Amino acid sequence: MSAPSERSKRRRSTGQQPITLSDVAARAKVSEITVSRILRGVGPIADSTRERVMEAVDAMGYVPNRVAGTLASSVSSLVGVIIPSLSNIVFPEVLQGINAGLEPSGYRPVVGITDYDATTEEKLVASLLAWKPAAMIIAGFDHTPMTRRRLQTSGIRIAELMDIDATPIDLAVGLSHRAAGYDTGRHLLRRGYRRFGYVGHDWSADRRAKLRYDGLRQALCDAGHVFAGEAMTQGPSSTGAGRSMLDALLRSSPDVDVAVFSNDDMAVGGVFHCMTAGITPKRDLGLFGFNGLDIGQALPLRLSTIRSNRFLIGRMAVEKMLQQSERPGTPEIIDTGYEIVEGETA
Amino acid sequence: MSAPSERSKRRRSTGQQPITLSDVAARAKVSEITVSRILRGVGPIADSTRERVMEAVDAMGYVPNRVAGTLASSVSSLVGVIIPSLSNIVFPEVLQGINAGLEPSGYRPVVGITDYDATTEEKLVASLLAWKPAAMIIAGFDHTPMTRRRLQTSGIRIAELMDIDATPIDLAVGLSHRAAGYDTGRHLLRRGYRRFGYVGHDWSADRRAKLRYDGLRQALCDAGHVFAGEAMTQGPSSTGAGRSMLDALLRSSPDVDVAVFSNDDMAVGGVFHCMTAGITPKRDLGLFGFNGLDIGQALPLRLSTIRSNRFLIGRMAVEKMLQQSERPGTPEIIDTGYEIVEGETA
DNA sequence: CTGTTAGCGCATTCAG
DNA sequence: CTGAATGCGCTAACAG
Repeated sequence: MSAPSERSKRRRSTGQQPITLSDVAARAKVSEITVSRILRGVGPIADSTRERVMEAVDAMGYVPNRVAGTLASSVSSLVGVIIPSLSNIVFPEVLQGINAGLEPSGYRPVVGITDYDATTEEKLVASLLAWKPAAMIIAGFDHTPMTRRRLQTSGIRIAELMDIDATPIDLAVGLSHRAAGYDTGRHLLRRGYRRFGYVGHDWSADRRAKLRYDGLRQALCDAGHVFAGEAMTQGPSSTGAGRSMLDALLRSSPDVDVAVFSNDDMAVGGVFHCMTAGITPKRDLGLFGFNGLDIGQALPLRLSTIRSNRFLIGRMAVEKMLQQSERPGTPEIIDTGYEIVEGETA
Repeated sequence: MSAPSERSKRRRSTGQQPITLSDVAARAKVSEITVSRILRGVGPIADSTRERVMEAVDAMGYVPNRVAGTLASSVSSLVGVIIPSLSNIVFPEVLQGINAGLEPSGYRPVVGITDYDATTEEKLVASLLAWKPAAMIIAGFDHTPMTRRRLQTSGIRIAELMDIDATPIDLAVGLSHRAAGYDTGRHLLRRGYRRFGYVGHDWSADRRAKLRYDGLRQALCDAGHVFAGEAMTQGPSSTGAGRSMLDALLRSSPDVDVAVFSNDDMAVGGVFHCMTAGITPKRDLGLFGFNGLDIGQALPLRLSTIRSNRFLIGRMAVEKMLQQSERPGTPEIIDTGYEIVEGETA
């Protein structure tokens, strides 16, 4: 056994500490930088020394300290991810896409949840930027001026997800919710529906639902129609709210022939209401959602809806940023599109 | 404007760089360590200098570099989190609990997804430990020997979640799935069911489902019964699989009076099958799940199931570890329990 | 192909 | 109450 390096000796005196580059280098009788190079796979290395070093690494169970590495090289393999919630299945799905995109390159997501609160988001942005991430991914465009400034001046790549109905700081990946709403209207008009009811949830925290509503109303307007009725719940979207709000809608406006829901969660609730109220979807009342969630397609009657590609949104954002670590001159927008899912409820 | 420090001058020569402690100190005409102390809220500080420094901090928009801070103090505010999947809503819920527990203390989760693969888990553990997290949270007990060794020797606190049917490295938080299965059996026997069918999914990746099955079988056995039929899908659990597998079960064993599902996803599928097949739950056939998911309780008929407290599991694990940063002498186990949800399907 | 030198930005001593 | 010196563990830059 070779003598430990000066550094190692110092540390060893105070009990068992994690192995460092220095320890490995001492054991393999090379310099620290050589071990570092071998582990990072850079520069020309003699096979014999590589073998010797790898042996030492394995024997000692050395795990490089990325904190030190990041500080020294100012190249981080963390990516900040900020989403409003984990309750809404949509965001875990985006996170899956992000994870899938990051995985192969060894980047790790550091996650923050805003609870749909811009002030929380502001703090999170600062807190995550403090880790000097390689990039930042954030859902939505509703930032405080301070948040926007910090993201702007951080210099790293910034992806704003879900939405492309606004100008991003750097990169936007998502779909046009306004267009999706408009196409919902066109589609349902084509199918012969005329008396539209809307079942929604609180917009203040969900700008995208509002955009879809606006698009839908525009489509109706362009065809010379208006909403025949609306029912909005106060809180966030949920299956339970969908049930009760469809009930409320049908009481106040019994003559609607189609109910458009703010999303699939709400729409699934609507389907459940029909089941208990003896209403046959499509024949008696059209039901239309948004998102294309699995649960909607697993219903006894497949939900008619629009598929937003959440996984793809996450993965695309990551791939785009990994592929070019510098911000382009002008903000870029990637449209991941959407598809109408015919289903059996409209 | 005061003269920049030596360090700042050096950096400034190569274009716009992020603000450092040095810059703030120079502007406030104090030493770096004073700024550091003020920002961390340690030591006695004169009000006048604090004001002066905070002014500089705000004016320059200084954000401390946690990478450097962590290296210098070897006190990290990252927590590694390893879960098998994000598709199964159960894990985002655990993650919510983890996040809720971490939030107030400013710790941030760094997330890894194993896809139920022990080798992936092994790599993730090494990769996350490289960030010198303050603690590590990992779902389940099925680790490779190497993974276990790394977690063991890392010295940081380790929480193994979901399950308490095994001895943890340090801390286990969850429920006894075996007991939950057993109680499911007792409960249904008490309600008069005798001819039990089981509808399950692939166990190889879900040891806990197997444990519940074993517990259930034990309860039947203790009462002198056996399963009247079983139907297992090859892949993971899903609503779709629940539908088709209940169908399969009823074809092969038409005389079962209750179907126990491996979890709520499967059970909801079972309820959907009943709806299309003209079977009235409870009257014609009992249906019982596991997890107590929202979707089950939002069905036209509330699903009979067992509530596992996923959010609580995540939060408890975090709180326990934050409260004591040293590992206790002997592994500790926290039972977050479960409750039978009577529901309307059994 | 390998080593030396000099930091990365901050926090921990230890002095005043 | 404040500061100077030193090093956390690693890597960039420049020798040889």
